Amino acid sequence: MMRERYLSLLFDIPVKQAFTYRDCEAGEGELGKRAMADFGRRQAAGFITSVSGEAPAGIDPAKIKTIRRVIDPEPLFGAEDLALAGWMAAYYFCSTGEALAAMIPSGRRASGFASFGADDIDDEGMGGLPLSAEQKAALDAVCAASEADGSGGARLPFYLYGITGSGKTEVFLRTAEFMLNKGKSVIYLVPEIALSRQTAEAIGKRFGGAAATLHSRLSPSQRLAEWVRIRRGEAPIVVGPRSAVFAPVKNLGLVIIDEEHDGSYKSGSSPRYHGRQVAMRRCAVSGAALIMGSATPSAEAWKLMEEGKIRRLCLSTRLSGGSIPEIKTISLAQSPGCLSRELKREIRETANMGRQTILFLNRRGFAYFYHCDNCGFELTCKRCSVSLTWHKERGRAVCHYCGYETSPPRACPSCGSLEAGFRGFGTEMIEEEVRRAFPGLRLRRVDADTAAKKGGSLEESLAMFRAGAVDILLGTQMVAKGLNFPGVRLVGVVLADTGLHLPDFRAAERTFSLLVQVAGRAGRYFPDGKVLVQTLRPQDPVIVRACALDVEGFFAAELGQREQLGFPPYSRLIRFTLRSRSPGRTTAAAHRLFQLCRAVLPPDSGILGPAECPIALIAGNYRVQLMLRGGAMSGLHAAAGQAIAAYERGRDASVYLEIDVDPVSML
DNA sequence: AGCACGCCGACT
DNA sequence: GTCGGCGTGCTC
Repeated sequence: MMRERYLSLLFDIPVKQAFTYRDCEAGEGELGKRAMADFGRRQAAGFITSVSGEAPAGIDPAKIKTIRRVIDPEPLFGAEDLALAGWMAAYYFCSTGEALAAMIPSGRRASGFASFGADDIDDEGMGGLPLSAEQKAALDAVCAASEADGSGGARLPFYLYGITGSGKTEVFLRTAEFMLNKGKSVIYLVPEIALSRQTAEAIGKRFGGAAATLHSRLSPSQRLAEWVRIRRGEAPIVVGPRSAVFAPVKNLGLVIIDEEHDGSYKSGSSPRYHGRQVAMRRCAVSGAALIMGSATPSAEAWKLMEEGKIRRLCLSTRLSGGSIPEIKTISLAQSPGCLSRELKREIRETANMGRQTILFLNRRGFAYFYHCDNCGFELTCKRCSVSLTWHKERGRAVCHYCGYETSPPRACPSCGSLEAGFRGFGTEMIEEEVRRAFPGLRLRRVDADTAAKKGGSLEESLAMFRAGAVDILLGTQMVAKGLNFPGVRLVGVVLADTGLHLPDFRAAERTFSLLVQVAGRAGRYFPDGKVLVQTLRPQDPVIVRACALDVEGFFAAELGQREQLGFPPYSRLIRFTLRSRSPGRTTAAAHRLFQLCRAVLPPDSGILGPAECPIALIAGNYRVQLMLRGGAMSGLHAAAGQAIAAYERGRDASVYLEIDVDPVSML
């Protein structure tokens, strides 16, 4: 005679409660697996989080359905993972089911094996070379620290701060090796794009089958296969992007975060978790060590290093025969078009030498910003210091943080010159101009648009460029990050300023780090690398410091300003985005949420907005944002939780609310 | 999040 | 007179 058994299922929906199902055959072994169940009028996979002999009180037993089937032959998550999902749900204001869905691959059944073609030669994983003194010191510091306390107590994270090409990867790999030899597991996080090849391959080569690679080309079921392999303990080292931070390794000893500053560690959709934040949580819970690294740390990390809350390990010399390239700024102020004579000359010369050019276009979304050609004045908000965005149709200049707006000046407010106004470049315009100027050269454009065209277009362009079948590679961030092309002589930044004018307080930080990273693309193998940076403001301190690779100077100035304006890392933020088809309803909801927030906000905090989102209308949806800002996350978070609960109680269901804790991009 | 039910505008 | 818009509510 069969006993009735009841399963608690969590679904990937923004609903916090668990749903109870019957399954007469279920035992404890079903915990951590997924089950297919009738849910409403459809079928859905749910995560089994408890198995019991009693139906929970408070549900009409007649409503309880029986599950269709258990999907997985073995569990995908355990108590620790569930605890992490619970933490995520609380911290990022999502349901535990959504958190689990973000953590666990969605494949229906595990299949295939992850493999990497060895068609690329990697540069930084030069395993044979002896370590430099600095590399050795860094490695020793990390190893010593993890020998010192096996207690699992809180220990400080490490930061490998070193210029591009200084051999960070090798230190990471040796640290990983050390941990593996101690019988511990390692998670190695890399940014989304870089992952496609280099680091993953270096690790695959070094660690062979012991490494699991969760790269972006895997199908969901291949991902699931890797996941199961990791969970069984067959792959003690895991490489992957953001989501690899959830890898179910046994006995976690170390998490490595390569290119820590990279924005792709922050999830762009709900739950909007930050890989670094989750890594810190996992390390704190498990007692594992954490080591991050970059040539251009994030402002958050830099501040923590200055305060001694992260231990900084410096790598200051370039290995492998390359040298720091010559970096030159070119003023575009009185240049017609977007290619200066000097840049054109260098492109031609580079082509004549049979070498290649990368043209970098730091351009996203926003094309317009106010600039005075005479004195260099820029139009920014007095309270937020972000660029005001021009609303052409409305004839207003608007701050998207606090809502401040003004009419666009007729003449420069600073010097009165009439040579001022809203400026901007378009991507296509630049491509056109390059083609017109160099009809004989083979150009390939690589950006979000061209990459979206059937998978492989990006890889194809990069492969062609690497093979020398393309002379000029024109692109956005994609060409700036992590990629190394030995044939490149010239790197041209078409317009360094564009990123500076995004309505985002991190605009300077991102522009700076991008420029430094771009500069790092040239001269890695040859001493004749050249970087030309075109700009409307050759004196802008951000651009000057980027071209001088002056990270310390940049952060001294930038952190001073952040502190003064009360932005992170001197404060914490929670952003609410409301959207609906109706501007009136959206605005009304935003105001209601604003009032609710104001009623519960702790004294050391405030509210920015409500203000129209930088892109106010997306796909017919009108968007308004509201930001809570406070000195400490704890109080701010609690207040947000109260306000959200009150808001949900009487909400206008046609308005969607999205919550972003520690937002990184404000667009 | 889906998905269906349900109540108001332009069409065979 | 219906088809179909999307606002509203529920899912064990």
